[in-house]
Amino acid sequence: MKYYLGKTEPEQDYSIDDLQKEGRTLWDNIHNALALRFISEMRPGDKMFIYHSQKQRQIVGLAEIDSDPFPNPDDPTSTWTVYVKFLEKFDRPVTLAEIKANPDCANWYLVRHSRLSTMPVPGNIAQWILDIAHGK
DNA sequence: GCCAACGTTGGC
DNA sequence: GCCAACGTTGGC
Repeated sequence: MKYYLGKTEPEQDYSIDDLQKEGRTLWDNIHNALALRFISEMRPGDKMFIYHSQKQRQIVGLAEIDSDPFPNPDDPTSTWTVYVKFLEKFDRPVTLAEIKANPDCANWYLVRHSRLSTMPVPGNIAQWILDIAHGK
């Protein structure tokens, strides 16, 4: 089981609250080639951290990959999509500032390549995020 | 609101 | 196939 992180802009696009309300959504509108490759590697049961970009800049919750990746029939320019389902909204979000302060994250895409919208999360970082989010 | 980073497009 | 121009993203 692998961890990923998906960015969303909560005010003008989609938020963790929308996902909680709907329960399940199509993760689409991704155009970047590298991000699309990561989506194509996702498998059901993998987890996806939900990150709110722009104003909030923090990881706000966790979702689960709920389908195999497939080409989006509604958008021929954006080849890969998956369904994700809501798992939890963190009581204690993990901020970008905290992530940048952790030396283990220095080479992670979120820090090094800030414009990438969908990326893998190394296991040790995923566990560290979950520990903070769960107040450990 | 500004701008750095970076991806994409199109002229040559 | 190079590269300048341009558009987009997202941190600050």
